[in-house]
Amino acid sequence: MSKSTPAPSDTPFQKLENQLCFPIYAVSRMLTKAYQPYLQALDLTYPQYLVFMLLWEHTELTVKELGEKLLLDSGTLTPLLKRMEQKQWLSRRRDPRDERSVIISLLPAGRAMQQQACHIPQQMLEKLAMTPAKFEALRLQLQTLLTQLA
Amino acid sequence: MSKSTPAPSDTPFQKLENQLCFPIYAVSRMLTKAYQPYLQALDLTYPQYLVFMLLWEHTELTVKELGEKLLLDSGTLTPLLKRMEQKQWLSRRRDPRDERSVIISLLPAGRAMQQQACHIPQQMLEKLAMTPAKFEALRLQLQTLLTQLA
DNA sequence: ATCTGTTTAGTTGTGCACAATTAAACATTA
DNA sequence: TAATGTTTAATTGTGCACAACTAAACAGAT
Repeated sequence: MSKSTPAPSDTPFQKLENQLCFPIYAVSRMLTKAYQPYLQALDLTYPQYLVFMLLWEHTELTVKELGEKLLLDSGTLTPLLKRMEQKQWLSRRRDPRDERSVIISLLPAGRAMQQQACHIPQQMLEKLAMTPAKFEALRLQLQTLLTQLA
Repeated sequence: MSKSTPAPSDTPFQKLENQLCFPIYAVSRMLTKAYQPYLQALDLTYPQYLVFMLLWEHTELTVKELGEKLLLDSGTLTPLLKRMEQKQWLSRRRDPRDERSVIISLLPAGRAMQQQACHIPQQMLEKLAMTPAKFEALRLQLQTLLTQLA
């Protein structure tokens, strides 16, 4: 029939909008961009904000623990944490009981950041304009997918 | 009551797992990683694969059109497309009728890539192990969210 | 104590992602 | 057509993200 085209570009699978990956990839970047005005006012990047959220909750965490929670490795975290250390937001020191580990601790300037950032989740929620039910449904589906992938 | 702590870290909003953004950010990266074995075999990165999916469908697109479809700007696309040009997958030339635009065209090696990549969506689908219904539901929710954000 | 294997961060190199700026080409209007 | 404004890519600089590798510290076994 046709001149041997085993992969027509209009196969549903092959179209960008029919895939799951592209919407997630795009939404992820757009969401990060939506945080920008709030984070920029605090001189923060989104991954740095994630580190702060964990430190506000736990005060002290090793690089390994941060990596497990954020699904990031030391290749990403080490330079990121060094930048945050330079701004006096946190300290990095070896664990005396296990010199392999590096303990990340919140410093006063980092703790103070919590008050300035505490309204961000609310503001983002408003920006999304989603019903709590839809929000929770989507969150659970992503959680499931993440478990499947991680 | 308490000594003025307006932002307790255990406020539901402030916890990582109660946010929408982190799961999306994490799923996005894990999904890209799940593509890795298939893409690496073709010497492709995920954003390059996205460019290919569009070119397989349209053969020719300007940088502006690619940017609109992928939600990426020239700061990202120009170097990415230059790398793809070096591998002879596509060509970059100014539009003679409007010298501002750059037309990206598929070259033979780029077209040949389609046959090698055409099984990737299927394989990814199997990896996700989702029912078609859940897949479609999640896709639609993300599409809605993307419209809200973009 | 020594050897072996594992764990933990750090380092190096590549490739996005994006804000901000630049410059050329085009469009519009005076 | 000259002046002004807009559009389009490219450039520059910063910060992730990750694969691959290195090196030090620890654990467990002889």
